[in-house]
Amino acid sequence: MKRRNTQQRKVILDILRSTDIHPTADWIYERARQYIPNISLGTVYRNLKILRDEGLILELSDGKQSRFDGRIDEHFHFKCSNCNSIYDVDTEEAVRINEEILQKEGYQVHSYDITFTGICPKCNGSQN
Amino acid sequence: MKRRNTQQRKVILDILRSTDIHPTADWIYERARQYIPNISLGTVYRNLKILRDEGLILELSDGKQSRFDGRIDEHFHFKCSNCNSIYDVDTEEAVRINEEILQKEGYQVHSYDITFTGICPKCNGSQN
DNA sequence: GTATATGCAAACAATTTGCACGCCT
DNA sequence: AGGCGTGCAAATTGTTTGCATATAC
Repeated sequence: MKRRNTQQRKVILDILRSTDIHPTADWIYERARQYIPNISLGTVYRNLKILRDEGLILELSDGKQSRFDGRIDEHFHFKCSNCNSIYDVDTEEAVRINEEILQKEGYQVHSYDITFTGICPKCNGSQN
Repeated sequence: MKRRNTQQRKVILDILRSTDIHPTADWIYERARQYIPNISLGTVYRNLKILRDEGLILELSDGKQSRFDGRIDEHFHFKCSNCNSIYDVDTEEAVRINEEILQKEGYQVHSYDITFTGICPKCNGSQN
């Protein structure tokens, strides 16, 4: 299928690349309306799906909602169970994956997702 | 809150502990009906939430659905993008986590979830 | 010009919830 | 006896989809 380059898709991708809060579709929709006032939520969903299928963004499932990530280089996530924020974790030394072991058992690994859960520095400090 | 020991909750936990397919709420509901024919889906959902909050089971989010896991010892998951099955991965040598590095940055880690995605041995062999 | 993408609203699917009654403790 | 848990059905929420029109190419 030949894909068109629509203003809507460009705006959505720009928004995702300019934040690190891993927003929901709805958050992206509200922000996109500032640039294209009559954009529809359906269009946001359709484009997020397209961008994800093209490998330009990541879709994270957070309970029953999806969140989206404009960063596609290797990194991990930390989810605070107090404030529900999702942080990017860049300390690659914290994780060491040996895919070969899985491959020897017949698994063909394409990607992996690592999410830590706990209390973030902000909530940890302020005790709430 | 004082918790009662209901037949419904016991059946649900037994079902989850006797399978490794990481079932959905609906699958658990259908199976539970074999033991308690008039159990309701709402009750299944309510008890899964309770069991998860008590730390007796794990909730995995699989797209927009949730799946549940009766195993709570440390292990990882492999999701086949062909058949959508979720496998348990027990090779602890495949993953090495250094929580200390995160702790030094102020993160208080309670748990982590690691999910590999790719093609499972079954689908890999049969090419479909 | 033509086919893909859009806006809108209705449809869907998974999950949650209000309520009156039931049953553990 | 008292209150948490249940069954039932309706309500909610996040997401998807059909259709007529608009727009990128």
